[in-house]
Amino acid sequence: MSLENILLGMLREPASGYDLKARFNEGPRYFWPAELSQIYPTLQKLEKNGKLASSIEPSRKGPPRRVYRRTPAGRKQLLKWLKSGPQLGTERFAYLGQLIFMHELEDLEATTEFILELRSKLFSVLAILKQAEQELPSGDRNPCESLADDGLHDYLCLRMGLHSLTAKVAWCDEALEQLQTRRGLQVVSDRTKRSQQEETAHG
Amino acid sequence: MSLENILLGMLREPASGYDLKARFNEGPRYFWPAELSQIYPTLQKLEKNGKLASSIEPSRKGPPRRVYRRTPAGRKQLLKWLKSGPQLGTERFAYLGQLIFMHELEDLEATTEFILELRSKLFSVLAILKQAEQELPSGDRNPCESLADDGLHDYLCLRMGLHSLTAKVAWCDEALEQLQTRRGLQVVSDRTKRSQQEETAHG
DNA sequence: TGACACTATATAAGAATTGATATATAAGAA
DNA sequence: TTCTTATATATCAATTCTTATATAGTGTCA
Repeated sequence: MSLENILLGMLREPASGYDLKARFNEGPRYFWPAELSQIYPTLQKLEKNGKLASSIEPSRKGPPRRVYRRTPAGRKQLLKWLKSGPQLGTERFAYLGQLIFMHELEDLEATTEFILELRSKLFSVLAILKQAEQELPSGDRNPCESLADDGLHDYLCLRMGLHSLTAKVAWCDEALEQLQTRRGLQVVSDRTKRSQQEETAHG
Repeated sequence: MSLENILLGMLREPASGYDLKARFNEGPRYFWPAELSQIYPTLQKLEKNGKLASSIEPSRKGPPRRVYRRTPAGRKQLLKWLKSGPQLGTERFAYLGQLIFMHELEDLEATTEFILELRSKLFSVLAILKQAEQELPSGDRNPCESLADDGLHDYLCLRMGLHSLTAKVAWCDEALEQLQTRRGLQVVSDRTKRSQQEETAHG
């Protein structure tokens, strides 16, 4: 359902499936991934249900393009979704599933490497979002300067990403610190055990 | 694939599908949702592939329980997943999809209400996680006191949730402030338009 | 000319997920 | 005794999503 509505939302101006995939990669994929092989059938389904209409247009490059545009029924469905209140519970974080069971490895160094790699990946995305914020016209960042512009909602989503990723990177640093402390203690503890064993052996 | 591995991870001790669903609701569902109707077939599939073995046990209440336990092959699959590096890209946030298209409503008050509701829901989850942190034995929070305990990874996941949700609530507050500013300006702007229209009408 | 990259559409097969429903046992309340 | 609640397993249909594959035109560079 969400993908349907996201596509309806993206079709403020007519576009082909290929266009939509390209635009997906410049934003929406950060909160909802979708492959072409999912986009095409979803567009067809929306057309079948009267939410979209399509027409064939010649292409400068490559085969003819099937261009979709929203119908009034499509816009209506979108507005209904927007008014239905925030949809939570779709969140999935496979990496937290990995982390929570990582005690099975009985090796804090593995956890440390895991979080280092996670931090590096999160930081890359954070850098992309920071760059995107830099590139915004200054008016969009200053609410006093640009008023009824439609960039506000894009900007709010971008800010959410920045808040969220910054917090996650900070968590990585906190976790790495704790791991360092524990690993230090673990080494001490291992030594203690070893010397106890040695003592026992000598005794 | 993730659900398979999460179930394998949860089966450090034998459990039935019903048990697993109950445990899911006390943690894993915050990073991966799953219904019973998905858990049962997944357990069957894992057994078919030799990753789990099951046996029937009488139940105190209700019909007999099918209890699953991990096989060495199951443990092997789990360890492989844990060592495969952090899996990103599974993140889905339907509410950001809603927010980004909300300019279609042409009504900043709708956006404000949306974010107020989102904040309230996020805050509720944050309260649950804070409570969970309070209830931890103090040693788990202090890396100097409890050493090789397996609670560390659970604790790290909990901390991730706390960082992440705190940041999102902060974002809500930032967004609400910006909306307030813009709405103030919008009202002024509407008045200006109106008086300009009036002036035109009078002129 | 031939290889390659890019534009562009599309489907098939299978896996994952949701939502609804069916079945049976037992304990405790009305 | 009957009703409700909780325990417990399971299947089905429908939908969503992933991965792989097929097709074809156009431009570029060697």
